[in-house]
Amino acid sequence: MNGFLGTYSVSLDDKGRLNVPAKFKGLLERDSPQLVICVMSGFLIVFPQREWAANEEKLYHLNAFDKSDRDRLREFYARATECEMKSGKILIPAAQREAAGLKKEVMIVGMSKTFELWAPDRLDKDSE
Amino acid sequence: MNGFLGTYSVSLDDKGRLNVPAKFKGLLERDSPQLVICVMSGFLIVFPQREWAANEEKLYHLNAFDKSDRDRLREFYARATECEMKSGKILIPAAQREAAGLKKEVMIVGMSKTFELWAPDRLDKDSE
DNA sequence: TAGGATTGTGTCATAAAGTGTCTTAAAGTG
DNA sequence: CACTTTAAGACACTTTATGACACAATCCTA
Repeated sequence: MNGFLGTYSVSLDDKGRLNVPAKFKGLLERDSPQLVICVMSGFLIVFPQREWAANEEKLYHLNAFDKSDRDRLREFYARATECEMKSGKILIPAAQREAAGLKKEVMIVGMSKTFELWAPDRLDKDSE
Repeated sequence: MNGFLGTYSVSLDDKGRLNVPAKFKGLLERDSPQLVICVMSGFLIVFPQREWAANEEKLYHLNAFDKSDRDRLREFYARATECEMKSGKILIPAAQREAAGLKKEVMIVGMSKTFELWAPDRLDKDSE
């Protein structure tokens, strides 16, 4: 498998759960249903557990004593939440939904090791 | 074999599956039925798995935490979808069909390592 | 702390999308 | 021309996405 690829439109259910597309589901099940969701500027990044750990290590080594980098790291951590895929769905916490402007329809964009969640209008704007 | 050569007209079935011409079928079977279909401006490129991986390698130097690099990565990954040749057919996802304006008849154009899918009218226009 | 509201979780019904296989007709081959 | 291969359509079957609902857990307030 090539990692997370492609763009999908899926809908959140009444409780704000994201239905994971079958192709991604397979990857997450093989790897682990444990995830970290991180708020970025206007969208969310979903890291499978392992990928998160790998990134964390990289960042930590690089910047431990530099103040501004440390600030960036803190910001990064502060915006992250641990989640899990349950019954093939991921509950996106209300605060993250809010931050990314997610309503009913959500665009999922594969980024190989991770994937992103976008409100449709923001993604359109971004790709103009 | 010399890779994918020539132009073929084939038709999509009721579910949007492309019947792979016999000459291409052989190549894909020997290599791998795993494919990546990538949306370009008005048409699709089909990469056999190995070819895709080679292209992906060119992006390894990009930093996923840098905004402009990330935008480039997104551009690349968001357009792609993993597919497979099954029973000699390739299902072209609805979104990709849409993007390339594919109706019933599709032109397949060999490009050696990859091949392209075009709506007949667009290919005509392009070659004027 | 009891009760009610809110949020989170599992499961199912249904409709839509994807898949395997067969038949028939057409095209290619010697 | 006889035979083989290929393309197209048809159809049954499987899988997937979605909305709905029941219930569990949590939080808040009286």
